[in-house]
Formats: sequence, C-alpha cells, structure tokens
Amino acid sequence: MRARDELKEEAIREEALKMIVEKGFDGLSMQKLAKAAGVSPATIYIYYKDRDDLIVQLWVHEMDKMIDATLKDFDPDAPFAEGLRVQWMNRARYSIENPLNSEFLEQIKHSPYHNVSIDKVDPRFLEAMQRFVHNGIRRKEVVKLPMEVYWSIAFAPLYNLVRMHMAGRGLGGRQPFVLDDKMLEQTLKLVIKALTP
Amino acid sequence: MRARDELKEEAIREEALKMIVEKGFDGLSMQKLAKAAGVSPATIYIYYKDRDDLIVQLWVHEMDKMIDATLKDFDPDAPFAEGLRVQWMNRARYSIENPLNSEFLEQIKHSPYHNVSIDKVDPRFLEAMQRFVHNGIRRKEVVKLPMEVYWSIAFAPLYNLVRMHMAGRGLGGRQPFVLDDKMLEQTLKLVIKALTP
DNA sequence: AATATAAGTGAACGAACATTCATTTATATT
DNA sequence: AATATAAATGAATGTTCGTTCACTTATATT
Repeated sequence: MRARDELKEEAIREEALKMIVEKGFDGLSMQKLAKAAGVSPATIYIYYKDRDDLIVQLWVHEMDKMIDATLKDFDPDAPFAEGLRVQWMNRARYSIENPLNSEFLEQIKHSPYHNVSIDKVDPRFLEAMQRFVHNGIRRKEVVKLPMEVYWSIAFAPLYNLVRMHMAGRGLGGRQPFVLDDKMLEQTLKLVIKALTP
Repeated sequence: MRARDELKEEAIREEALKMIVEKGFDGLSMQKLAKAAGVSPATIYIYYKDRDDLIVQLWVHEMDKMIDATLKDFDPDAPFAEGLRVQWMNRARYSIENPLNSEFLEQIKHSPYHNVSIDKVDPRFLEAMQRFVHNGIRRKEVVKLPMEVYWSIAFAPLYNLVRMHMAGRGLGGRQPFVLDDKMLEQTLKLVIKALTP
C-alpha cells in the first residue's frame, strides 16, 4: 500500500492555521485550503472527517505543542517562584516565536469551538499543574486558592500582554506596543507578589 | 416619509448577537439572521452596508453598553482601591447578567475583526482610565507601571474567571465552576495587593 | 514482476451564501 | 386627500461553499 505523505499533512495544518488566524473561522474554506496546501479538496477528507473535525484536531495538535513548550525544564516539585518563572518564560517565548500557533489557540478558546475541544486537554498537564500549586500551598509559598483563581492571576495577565504584543498595539489600539523582557519580568514580579503570602 | 422601526433594528442586533455567540462568526448567515429577526434580508442592508459592517457596528454598540456599565458610579479621582473595586464589580455584574453581550465582545477581541474595531473605542474611556491610574501612581497608591501592564494585571484575571463561569467549567473543563462573590472578592484583594506598593 | 491496498485526484453535486432589485407599503408633510 | 419619500419586502442573482465519487497513482508486500 501507499504511505501517507507527511509533508501534505503538515502543509494542510500550516495553511489552515494561517487562514484561520488571518481571516477568522469564516475565512477557512476547504477549497481554498486545498489550493493553498497544494492538494485536492478530497485529500483533506482522507485526514479529517469534515471541516469541524479539522479544526478540533488542529486544536489538539497545537495544544500539545504549546503544552510541551510550556513544560520544558519545568519541575512541579521545584520552589514556587522558580517553577512559575520557568512556565512564564517558556510560554512567552513560544507565543512570541510562534505567533500564528498561539493566536490560533486564543481564537479557539474564545469561540464556540472551545466547547468541543476543552475536554481534550492532556490530563497529565492538569495533574502536574495541580501538584505544583498544592506543593506551593503546602510549603506556604502560595496563598490558598481555588485552582481557577490561581490560574487567572498567574497567567491571564501574560496572555493579555502577549495578545497586545501580537497586535503591535496597546490599550485602545492607538499607541504602538512591544512586550520586552523588562516588562515581562516586571509583570511576573507583581504576579508572584500577589500569589505569595 | 416612513420612519425606521426601532424594534426591527433591535431585533436584528439581538439575533445577530445570539447567532454569533452560539455558532461563531461562520454561523452568522444574513438570510438566517433575517428570518430569525423577522425581517427581509434586504432590510438588513438598509441598516448596514454589508455583513462586515454589521459585525463592526454591533461591536461598537456593545462596547458602548459595556463601557457605560463599567463606569457606573466610577470616579477617576477616587482612591485607587475604591475605584478599582467599583469597576471590577460593575464589570463582573454586567458580564454575568448579560452573558451573550460580554461573550460577543470577548469573541471579537480574540478574532481578526478586532483589527478593524479596535480603533473605535471611545477615547474618553481611555482618558478616564489613564487619569485614574496616574492619580494612583502620583498618590503612591499604585506601583509605577506601563498602562498595558496595569491593565493586564488589573482586569485579565477577572475576564478569565468570567469566561470560565460562562462555560460553567473550570480548568480543563472537567469540573463544574461557578464564580461567586467570595471568589471575586478574594481575587480582587490579590490584584490590589499586586498593584499597590 | 504481479498484486493488493490505501493515498491521492479533479470534476461535479446540491445547498447555502451575500447581496441586489423591482416593487409595495407606511407615514410625515403638504 | 394627495404627494413625496424612505422603509421594507420577496424573489432572484451569481458565487462560493462543504462534500462526494469514479478514477488514477504510488508503494509495501508477495
């Protein structure tokens, strides 16, 4: 039998990502995607059941990559401030170096597709995060908090800064905006201040 | 001459909002919208130049409502912790009481439509915010920060909690999640801790 | 070299799409 | 009551959509 062409598969993912980020979900047309990826429309349906399945599988794939990047050198048993810094910097670096990939994830998260994809987060990631935070609380390095509150304070500011950095504009969109290392450090410091007793 | 039917206009906005939040931007069809709003497709084009214009104008309209709600009883010259609390609670209440409206705004913010709409934020709102923060810095109630960092720490956690509350599920989507007043207070307290010297 | 098998294709399908247009309807002004 | 005007319409426009299907192509196995 004939083997699958990994390059085709990758091209489809790549172009789909680009189309969605640049034109939104209503800008993703299967025929245009096929043309952009250099394959026949029918080929896409070998890999994906339908358009929705393509989007959800793409999300799973990108989420995996993001999680891998975020957890690089991360040790859930490390001291809290250190562990949080590793995750922060990993995440910031990955987002800035892979703007299409991270914008796509943000776009999904704030769209109805999220209801479908949300269940598919790697449970090992959640467990690692939970252990990390509970370690911190046990050692009195972190104030006692529901996971959702912790998460919102720890990472939502980062995501927001990254989003403005991508857009190249800050609040109200009138002024240019660049997220530099100093600002990242400054924000992280304040986040740690909020979360430590 | 014949007068415009305000009810029709409102019905179009209402149904468009519902369609976008429930089915995403690719779920907004002009013909389905017309049917849902009880008007002819052609009628929509009296109010809006085209589909994109409808979405952008809808954003402007909803943004106005959100800003009005957020600034209710807000005084930019009030003490920092007090002013921030007013905005927080206003915003949280409006979002929870008007889930469609606030989900729509979040959806736009994380989509390519944001590039078009971002310039249209009411400048008076931005000026009020700027004055409020600069007041705080001047009075040494707030650490010195770029507006973008301030904003990210002050509000991104709130938006994130509200989003999970809407979805009814927390991190990873496996556990139910309800944002209650206690949690809101707890988070606000930590945010203030981060932002005050 | 022959064969079986799944990858890959281009053209075609009906359905749904955004938008327009000739016409009708309601009403403020006269 | 007549008139002017813009609102409102339903049907129709051509286009693009997601998806399928009969067919060809490449290759791993024999």
